[in-house]
Amino acid sequence: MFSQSEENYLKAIFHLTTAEKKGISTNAIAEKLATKPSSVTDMIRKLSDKKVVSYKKYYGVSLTNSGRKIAANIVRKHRLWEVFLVEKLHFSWDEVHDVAEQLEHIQSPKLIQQLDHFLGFPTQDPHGDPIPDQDGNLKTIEKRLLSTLLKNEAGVCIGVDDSSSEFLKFLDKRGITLGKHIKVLEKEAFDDSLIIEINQQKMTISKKIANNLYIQKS
Amino acid sequence: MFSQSEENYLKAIFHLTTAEKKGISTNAIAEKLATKPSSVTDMIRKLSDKKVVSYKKYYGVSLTNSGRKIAANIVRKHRLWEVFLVEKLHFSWDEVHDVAEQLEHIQSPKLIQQLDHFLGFPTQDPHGDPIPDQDGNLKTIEKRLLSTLLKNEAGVCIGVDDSSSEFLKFLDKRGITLGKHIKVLEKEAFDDSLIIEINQQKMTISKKIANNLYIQKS
DNA sequence: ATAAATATTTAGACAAGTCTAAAAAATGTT
DNA sequence: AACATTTTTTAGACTTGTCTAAATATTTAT
Repeated sequence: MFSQSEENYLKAIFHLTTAEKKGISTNAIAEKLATKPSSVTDMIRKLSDKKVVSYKKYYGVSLTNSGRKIAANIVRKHRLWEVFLVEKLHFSWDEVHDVAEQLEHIQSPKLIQQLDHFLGFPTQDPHGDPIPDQDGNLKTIEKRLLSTLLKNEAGVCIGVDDSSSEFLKFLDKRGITLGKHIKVLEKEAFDDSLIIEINQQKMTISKKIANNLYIQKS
Repeated sequence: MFSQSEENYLKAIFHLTTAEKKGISTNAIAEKLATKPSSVTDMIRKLSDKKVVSYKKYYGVSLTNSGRKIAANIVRKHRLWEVFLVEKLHFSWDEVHDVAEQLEHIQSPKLIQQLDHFLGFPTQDPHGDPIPDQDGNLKTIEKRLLSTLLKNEAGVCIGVDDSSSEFLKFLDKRGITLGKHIKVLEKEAFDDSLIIEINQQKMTISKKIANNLYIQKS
């Protein structure tokens, strides 16, 4: 059994892990969790003793197989709860994160199994992120940042990179939500802004926004 | 804001408080929470500093108004989650307690408000216990222990006193659930057992069982 | 009313998780 | 290669919530 704190560390390492990087740095984890590097060192040593991360001094951390499974399960719970909050309790997608952050630590395999069933076995959370299955497997969807599309290419909005409340509220205000069809009408070389068509109307999108929206090309 | 541990103490005192008794003893709280009396003393002092309990050395504890409100809200959350687990996720009434014990600590007023709405503003949990309203008010229902009914009196099963998993499973096995109509056919003076009619059939019920079942007389 | 039993509190210790400040190792720069 | 900078670790301290053992207060029984 893992404490909430241990679970948070595992989840942070999981999220910081990408195909390329081999070891996650102490500093990166500290920043993600808003703690100090020295605290990270302590916790990492503990998790290493429990065989859920592998760790060599000064070399960074990575999850072991069992650690990855545990972390994926926490992410699974987080995302299922987000779906519940949005679909059943009518939260908006920018309100769910903090509550899901608490709910993900509830320990009850049956609860998650039944919740999954109750929600109709969803495969994505309200931000378009994939929900790991019971064995911790994540199926990644073919997705590209809006900023990588060329002129006249189009697709469907399937996710966000930054899921901060501010960004999500901004998107809501503009009428940009998951599932919306988007076409790139113009790319402005000067400031990398885009003119897109969405909801049958033209809209100008800054570079920053385009860098945070995922599109599934059609 | 109160820690989970603080919340558990407040809830324990709330449950131990009855109309008669004025102060709850250190030992009673320790037993309820499966801790040691010395730990209780420490925590009580802390809660007293926070003005949620009033406390005089060697005299026992009682909740202040604000403490009572906080405790009632925790009970409210606990019972709403129990309803959710049974009605939406098909848990049986003996499985909900441990999970609700965790869920009751989730902090989000909106979550509880929406959950309440989603469940249709229930007034009782799956064991027949009343759900406090948002202001912490409990409306008590006119209820009597089955063991206090006389021969030929009848009513509806509306709750249990002991909600341990064993007892609830026992009741399930006998087909005794909330809402069932029960009539006392015979009272055995010898061992205080009862012969009742339920589900159109006769059944013998021991004193112990009759002391743990609440009936609303009809 | 005094002794025995019980209940409560105090004192001191410990584990988990965090922090600050300082030391050590690795990396970058000239 | 030598120095400066950054990253990471160590050492020691603090908080929360718990415990054991001992001291003190209260209650019960004779």
